[in-house]
Amino acid sequence: MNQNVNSQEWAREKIRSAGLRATPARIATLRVLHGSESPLTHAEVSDELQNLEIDKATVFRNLTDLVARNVLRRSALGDNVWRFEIIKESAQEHDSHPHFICVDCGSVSCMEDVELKQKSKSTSPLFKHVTEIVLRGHCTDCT
Amino acid sequence: MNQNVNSQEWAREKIRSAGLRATPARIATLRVLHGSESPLTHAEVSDELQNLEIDKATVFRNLTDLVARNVLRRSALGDNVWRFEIIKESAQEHDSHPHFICVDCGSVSCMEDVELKQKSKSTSPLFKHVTEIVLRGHCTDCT
DNA sequence: ATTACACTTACAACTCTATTGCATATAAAT
DNA sequence: ATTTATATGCAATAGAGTTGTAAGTGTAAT
Repeated sequence: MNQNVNSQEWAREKIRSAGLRATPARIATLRVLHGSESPLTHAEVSDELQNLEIDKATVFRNLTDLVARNVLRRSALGDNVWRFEIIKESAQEHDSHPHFICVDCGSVSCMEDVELKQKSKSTSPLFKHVTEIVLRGHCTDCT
Repeated sequence: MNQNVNSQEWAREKIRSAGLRATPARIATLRVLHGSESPLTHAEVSDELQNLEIDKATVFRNLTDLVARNVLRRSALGDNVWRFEIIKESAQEHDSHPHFICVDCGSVSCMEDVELKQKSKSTSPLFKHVTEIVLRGHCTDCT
């Protein structure tokens, strides 16, 4: 119970300090994402919120707004559906980590210990800033 | 002209040796993809084929069939739309290369000289086979 | 505590990607 | 030329995501 109150207040503060109004829909959305290990799709968030009868357009708009205010990160993990996760303020700016999605079971995991290297240093890079890295494949459970 | 005939015959042979019938729709589809530097979406392929009046469902089915027969590769590059490209037989099995997509202009490029490394070898991998790697970010033109 | 107003929401309509069922058409082996 | 498994066109459908608008609500100022 105390935990719930804390979660509620945490979400409220998070939203307000982002310059948005702490509505029930937004608080509930943040709490759902806060309780998840991996990024969730809009559909998954909506399912968790079904008893609150929040319109899907509202959920979409809230997720989008929270992304715009840097509360959430929106990732495209390769199955053509957006996924959302809370940006941890601890590792500021460098929190962005690669994601792995299993093409068999669809499970998503965050990979903290993988980095990218260019084979030949001579080649001029095609890109300036890489904002997202996604690996797809078969996870150990599905192999 | 001779070039066109060659392209036509090349496509025909490619399709037939994959165990499929060399229909006008399939030949045209392969030729479009053969003339492209980077992977194309279904919509982009369909646009190129508009004068042939080929149904979109047919294009989808043909792209899917050609993927199933290992003539094409289907990639999800992060903007929630499938992209298709011809699998070059030269670098068999190891042709699969990372893709980079610019989140600003949407341009897609193939990166041949990038590889992934795990920082800490101690960590047990979450995955067995990585089948696709995608980087998203801002390209040099859009920075 | 009330008020006022900008911000949010619900509802509906709509776009776009992708899939599927089925009757008709056709590639290609005979 | 005939045959038949394969492919196509058309229509209907499903799901993700967006947008317009009128009604509702959070919150800052009173």
